[in-house]
Amino acid sequence: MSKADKDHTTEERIKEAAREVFTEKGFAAARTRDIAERAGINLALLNYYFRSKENLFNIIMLENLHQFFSGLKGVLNDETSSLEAKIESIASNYIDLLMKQPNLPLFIMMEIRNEPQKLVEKMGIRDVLKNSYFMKQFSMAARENKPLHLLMNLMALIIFPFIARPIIQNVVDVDNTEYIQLMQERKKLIPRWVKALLRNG
Amino acid sequence: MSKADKDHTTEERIKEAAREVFTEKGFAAARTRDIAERAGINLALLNYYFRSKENLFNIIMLENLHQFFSGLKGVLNDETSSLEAKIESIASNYIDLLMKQPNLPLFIMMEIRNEPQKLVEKMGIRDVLKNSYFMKQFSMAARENKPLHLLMNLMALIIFPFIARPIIQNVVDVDNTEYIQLMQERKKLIPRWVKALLRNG
DNA sequence: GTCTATACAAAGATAGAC
DNA sequence: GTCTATCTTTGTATAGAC
Repeated sequence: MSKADKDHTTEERIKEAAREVFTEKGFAAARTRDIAERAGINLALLNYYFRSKENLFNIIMLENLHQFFSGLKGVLNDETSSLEAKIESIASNYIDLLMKQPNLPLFIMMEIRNEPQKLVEKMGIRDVLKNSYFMKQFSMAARENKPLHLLMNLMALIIFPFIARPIIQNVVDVDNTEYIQLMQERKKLIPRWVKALLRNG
Repeated sequence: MSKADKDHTTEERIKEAAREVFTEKGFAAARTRDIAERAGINLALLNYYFRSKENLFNIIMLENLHQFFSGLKGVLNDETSSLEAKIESIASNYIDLLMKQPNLPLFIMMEIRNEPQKLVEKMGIRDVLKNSYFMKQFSMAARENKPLHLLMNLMALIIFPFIARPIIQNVVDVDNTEYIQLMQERKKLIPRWVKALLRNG
């Protein structure tokens, strides 16, 4: 089966619909009937392909996590690029990803509470990050600071504006196009900020 | 009725239980039966005091938002304190609050998507922030940078580690007491970091 | 104000025909 | 593989006794 065909199988259509509904509503509020309807199929068919709502959810969740973290591996272990280049790349790639799927992080963080380590472990991020060339570079640059703090800061600067977007847009006056513009600016700004943070104790 | 008494009325006990269950599970996954049980009362009683699950939820939600933002007002409009002092105060107070209620922000952000402006407007944060003395000081210090970016950064540095805690703790090895320790450190660190960010373009 | 019992609605899952 | 019809479970809300 060709790639184009594969994208339009019933199974794929259901998964696509499920991804949308789950990320919009969260696991509990998502209804299998809605997923079926959006996929243009019958409810019974959903249970034919995926045995249960929970099973379907886990599959979607794993794919999301994979999408969210897999891009990292390549960057983290590139021994030729500088730390600055890596940070630029990470910021840029994540912001692009989050522009396409703005509520992915909120969704992941929300649902991950229910099954603590389970999902995270499956991804193997733990080891990838720990042994990465990036962490060596980063820890070196952090000097007397704890690298963990600065790692948190990096992720915070990238991800938080997307998580808090609904609130921010209501507290200050920025329409959608302006907000996108702001996020684009941050691709360039974040590396500079992180540099400043690394210099300062 | 005394304050101590009031805290133990059935109504208060239900609200307390509801706050816990809602923040743990979100609106959709929270079950009224669980709330009733945790409050040590009958399910019917919950509907006697609060007409519906949704009504109860809105009450809790407003109280949460109030708690989250009301402390700000005083700090923001203090014309005697320096910008640094304000930032220190904000960081310290928020971190203290979040240590007590770690999943409050995730809960707020998650549920706020369902009723965009409605809740935010009721709080009146918009005007408080916009006209605050803090924003004058902050914009001044930001110089050529957009204050909005730096405001995002400030909130990101404070809040994000609490939102992402479940993931972070699984990716790197830190137990609960260590994590609390880290958050305590950030009370002192964040003001320094923000200072560095303000200096750098 | 508080509880028991129950009606009512919604949602997940399955059986069986095609 | 796909659909219709239906079962079962679970959650919300109410009626009525004490």
